[in-house]
Amino acid sequence: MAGLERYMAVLRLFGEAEGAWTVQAMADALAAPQSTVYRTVRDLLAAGLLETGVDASYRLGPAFIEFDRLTRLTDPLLRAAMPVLEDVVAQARRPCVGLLSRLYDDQVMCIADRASPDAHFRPSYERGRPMPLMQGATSKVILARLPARRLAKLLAHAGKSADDALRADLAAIRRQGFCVGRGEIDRGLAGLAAPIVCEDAGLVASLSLVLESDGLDAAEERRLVLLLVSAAAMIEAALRATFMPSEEKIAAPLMT
Amino acid sequence: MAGLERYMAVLRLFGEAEGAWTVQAMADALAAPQSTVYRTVRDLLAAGLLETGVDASYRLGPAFIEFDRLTRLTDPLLRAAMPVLEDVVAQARRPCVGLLSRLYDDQVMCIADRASPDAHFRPSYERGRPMPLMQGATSKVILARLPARRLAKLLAHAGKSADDALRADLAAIRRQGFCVGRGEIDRGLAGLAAPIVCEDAGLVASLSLVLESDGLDAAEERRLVLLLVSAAAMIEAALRATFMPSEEKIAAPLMT
DNA sequence: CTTACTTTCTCAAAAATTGAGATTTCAGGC
DNA sequence: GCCTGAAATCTCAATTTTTGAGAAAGTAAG
Repeated sequence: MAGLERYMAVLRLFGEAEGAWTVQAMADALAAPQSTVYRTVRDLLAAGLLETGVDASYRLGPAFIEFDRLTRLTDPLLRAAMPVLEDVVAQARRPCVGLLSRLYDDQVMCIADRASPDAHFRPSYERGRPMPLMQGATSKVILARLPARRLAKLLAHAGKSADDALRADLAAIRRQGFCVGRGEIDRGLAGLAAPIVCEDAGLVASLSLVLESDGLDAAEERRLVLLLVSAAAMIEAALRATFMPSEEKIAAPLMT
Repeated sequence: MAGLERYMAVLRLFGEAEGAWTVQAMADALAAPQSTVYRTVRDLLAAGLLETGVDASYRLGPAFIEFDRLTRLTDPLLRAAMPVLEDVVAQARRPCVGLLSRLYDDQVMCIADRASPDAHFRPSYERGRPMPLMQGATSKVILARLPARRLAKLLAHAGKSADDALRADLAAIRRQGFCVGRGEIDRGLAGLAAPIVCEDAGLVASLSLVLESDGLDAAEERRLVLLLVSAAAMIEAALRATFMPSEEKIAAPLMT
């Protein structure tokens, strides 16, 4: 094992249920000699990627918190979408959680969550949680807007092949412009999602609302989907404004 | 440069105002050859620590968001303190921002922030922001509870020496049990802070409230300080419960 | 002062990194 | 389809770092 891999192998041991590791446990888990693991841990400590915990254990360090903040402050999508996300949750006028998710290289990840004050539930999705590719409106609406080539690569990487049923499913979502799912991720919760695509920024994302299925009638669903679709369009517009020189942005509509 | 350092040097280039870097710019900034930087960037991409941006630029990647979430979910201090922090902000009954900060190896960092719904200001402090060691109630109250040896090491590392004025200042804060600062960090804002110390967990932290200085009279300040000190005690108790075997925790009071 | 444990150190063999430049890829323009 | 320039990867021998087993040193509790 070489370079970064050695370090990442240690960091990837940490999980929701494995917050603290001893050197001994790491060495066992990685089938690596103790002296090597000690050295690796020492370097990670110096970098702030690990910190020492109790009983000779180590925990994820402050550098992650620090870099996450930089991510929040500098991500163009987040900057464009945060205000809109807050508005959406307010305009929904019912208990809900708004989510912003996007496709990274080969995974969909939620990058922002905002609950209405009266929401007494929490969806599985939250900032920093990788999402299943094939389940939930949030992910599907993203896959539906992917260029065929990229979708194929993604599915290959995920071990799935692009069967016709899936293809038809995604084509329908794409035409429709939104996606609704019920109980696909969390029992009793429904997810409504609209895509956010920005060619210039090379990103495909989605804006979604999670609400309790009970009492969500067709009229209400319609209202909320329209809310999402228009909010997503506003985010796209804000992104285009970020990535385009100002002349084009203003002149183009006037010239046609 | 060797091992992790090479990778961290690249990552540390990213800042609040430098969200995207090209390989060329990195090579210039680090005075390193392009081919080496390309290799480094490729590894960081594969690890998810960087992602590709527009115009051949690179940005901090999804791994930081992911690991930050793990930090939130598994940090014992955060788990113990979050509910209390929310209560404190609610019980303050005036526009305020509650902060939880802690000392890492050689820096104080804010690890949680919670604004009351009516707070129309934002303090400089927020999750993931390293704080000045010597300024602000939040940091001072932490330094005041540090063992002499550790304080000396910390100051040496920060390039300061422990002069008598500082020593007396910190001793007073320690005796007092809390710290109040006005405008030390943000003009027009006051900070009230209480220390959180847990020997068993080897951590020194602080719980603080930031409010507008105007209209903060002595009586109100006293009320809020009491609120903070009591809340900090509750967090300490919750931490002790986490780090102590259950028998001791229950039996000890009965036996004395 | 032990004792048990955690962490760092030592050293020669083995493996990875380095950097300059050549090569390949890729996106856009023509 | 075919350029063109920039971006990214590859090549190779010299150099530097990593590796792992075990010794040694530091550390905390009894």
